Amino acid sequence: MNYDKVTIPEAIVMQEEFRKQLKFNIPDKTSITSIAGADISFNANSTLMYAVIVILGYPDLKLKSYSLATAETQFPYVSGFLGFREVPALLQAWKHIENKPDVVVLDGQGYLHPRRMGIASHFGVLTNHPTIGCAKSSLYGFYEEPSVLKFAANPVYEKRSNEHIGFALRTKNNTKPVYISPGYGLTLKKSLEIMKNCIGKYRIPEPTRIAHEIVNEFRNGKLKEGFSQVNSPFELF
DNA sequence: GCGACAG
DNA sequence: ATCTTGTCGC
Repeated sequence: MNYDKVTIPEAIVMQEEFRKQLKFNIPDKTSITSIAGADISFNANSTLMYAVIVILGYPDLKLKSYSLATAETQFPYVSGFLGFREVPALLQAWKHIENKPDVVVLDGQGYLHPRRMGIASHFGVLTNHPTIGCAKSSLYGFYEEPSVLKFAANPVYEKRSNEHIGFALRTKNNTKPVYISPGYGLTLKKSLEIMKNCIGKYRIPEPTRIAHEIVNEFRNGKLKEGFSQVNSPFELF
């Protein structure tokens, strides 16, 4: 499955249709014990996308397993339509995971999007699974700069409606903030709370940071396609 | 018309 | 996103 023959006008119609399927709470999921990070990598000028979904324990953030897959895409990168380019490959990695993680963190926006359909929401609607968008740069909305201290956060609003659509979160002292918003199945508040628990020593939260690290090893031929369990010799029992 | 513009 | 060295600041 891919969106190769979809035009931008058609993609807009699809996003508006997906938007009607958004949900913001999964009543049966109270406690989170696992969280995933999803990411894409590719060689410049290539249509082959390398996808990874890493699964970490929560809130210990230790790598437990990961799924690797590839997929071809002709859909170009167009700001506002990232899901049409990257979601197909991620779904390939997703289907090889038997025990789905409680939440999936995507590298990009979620609800914090002009049509409320960033890649995290797109992936969430298609999988009917809780997701969070965590972007490294701003795409939409306005906000007041959070204090320079780690954990400082301010809401991001849509200019014309003043709707609260996400958060700018400082994940490390004196570094640029990251942009958090629910993708699917979670509230704005819960999404921020979860992401604050995913912050390690770096600006990029652990799920995305580790996913990026692993998908690049995959692209460089150091890791093989498929699902892998991470063996922790010091945690065997 | 002009500037902005996830990865 | 990817390529790619040094360099400024906490």
